[in-house]
Amino acid sequence: MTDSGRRRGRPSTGVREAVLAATEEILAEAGVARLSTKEIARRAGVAESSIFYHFTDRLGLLQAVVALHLPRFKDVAEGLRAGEGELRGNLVALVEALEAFYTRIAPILAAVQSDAELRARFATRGAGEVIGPRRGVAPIAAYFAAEREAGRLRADLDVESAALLVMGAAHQRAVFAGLGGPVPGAVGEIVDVLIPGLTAG
Amino acid sequence: MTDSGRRRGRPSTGVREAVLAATEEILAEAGVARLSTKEIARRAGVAESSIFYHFTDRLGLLQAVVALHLPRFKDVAEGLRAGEGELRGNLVALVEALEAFYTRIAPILAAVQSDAELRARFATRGAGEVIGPRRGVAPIAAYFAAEREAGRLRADLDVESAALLVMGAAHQRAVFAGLGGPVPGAVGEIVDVLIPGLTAG
DNA sequence: GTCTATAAGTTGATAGAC
DNA sequence: GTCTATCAACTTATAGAC
Repeated sequence: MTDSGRRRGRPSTGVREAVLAATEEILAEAGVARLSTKEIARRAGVAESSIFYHFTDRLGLLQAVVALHLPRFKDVAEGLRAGEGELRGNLVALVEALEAFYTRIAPILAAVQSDAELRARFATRGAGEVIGPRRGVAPIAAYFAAEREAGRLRADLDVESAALLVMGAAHQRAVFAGLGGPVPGAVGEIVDVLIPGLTAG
Repeated sequence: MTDSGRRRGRPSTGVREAVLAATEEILAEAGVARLSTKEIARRAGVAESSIFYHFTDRLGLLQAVVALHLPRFKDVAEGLRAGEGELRGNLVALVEALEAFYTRIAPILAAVQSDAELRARFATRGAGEVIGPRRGVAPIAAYFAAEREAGRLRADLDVESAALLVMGAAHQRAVFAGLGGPVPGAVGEIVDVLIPGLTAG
């Protein structure tokens, strides 16, 4: 407000960021079960107590990591242009983008699901809201609604069911890919099975 | 071999079973993060060391719990009669059975995904094989193949894609239900969106 | 804001009696 | 097979110097 170059709040030495990065690293490599504040501090090259200074406690840190990633879900749907391009191409791109998203947040999702208390912290705001039933389906359903409005999908299509099918397929592919081995069914073939139900009267 | 009433191996005092039951209980209630051998022993009413006698180590116990549940996936597909009944009814029943299955094993799946070492133990045999890409899709794909053979699905249907879509929808519903709040899209509506792509030429 | 030092409690696992 | 007793290592978290 007063000085122009004056920074608001945290001068930021990068400790907070280093801790978050180290946490994501461990989460992806070893899983929540192996996530300890000691190991995080070691990897981040900071003091263990700094973690508690910035995030209050272990679950606070986990919350921060989740909060960091979930907004990116919105980006997936925002990249879509309903009514433009080829419908099939749009759907393939959507499934692929969703699959990539699910792959990236898989370790974080596992972390949330592995602790009931952490899950409870997100009951009101957080994962439950963003990738959960309500807001999670909404952006994808909105895309389908827009395509429907553009006359490219059947007028009586239940857009939430369509969204759930697409998200489910992408999630399932991400899970399978994570378990190793080839994922059954190419994205194009999945979309081809889906399209008649979206377009036909 | 010699005596008729002679039991083979473990006389079984029920400790093993009590430990497994207690483990599943904690897994469902609190998640893997809160699963300790101490708490298991307390709930099961047995000595902590008995756990190690029966399961070697903590991961061995987790392995046993997973092994206990995964075979039940086969039951889901076996309940289906291809070519019989109404196709739509069969599909609704399939999605519902799959959703119930995913709901039941959700805490166990989370446990597997939360520890890279545990996941590695199942790389060859275990979760990866049974609910993973290969064998996981197979029973469902086999059902679709049978319906296709019965002439109730289009001849060129990619049964693996169809299986992945159905499993994905069921899994997604289970995940959403677990996060709380109403699940978008009724099973019937989802199946209705799916059917044209399965039957139409 | 970041550190060092420290503490109280819990962890998975073993040894050995019965 | 099941127990009691025990362990060292590790866990999250706090206090206080800089």
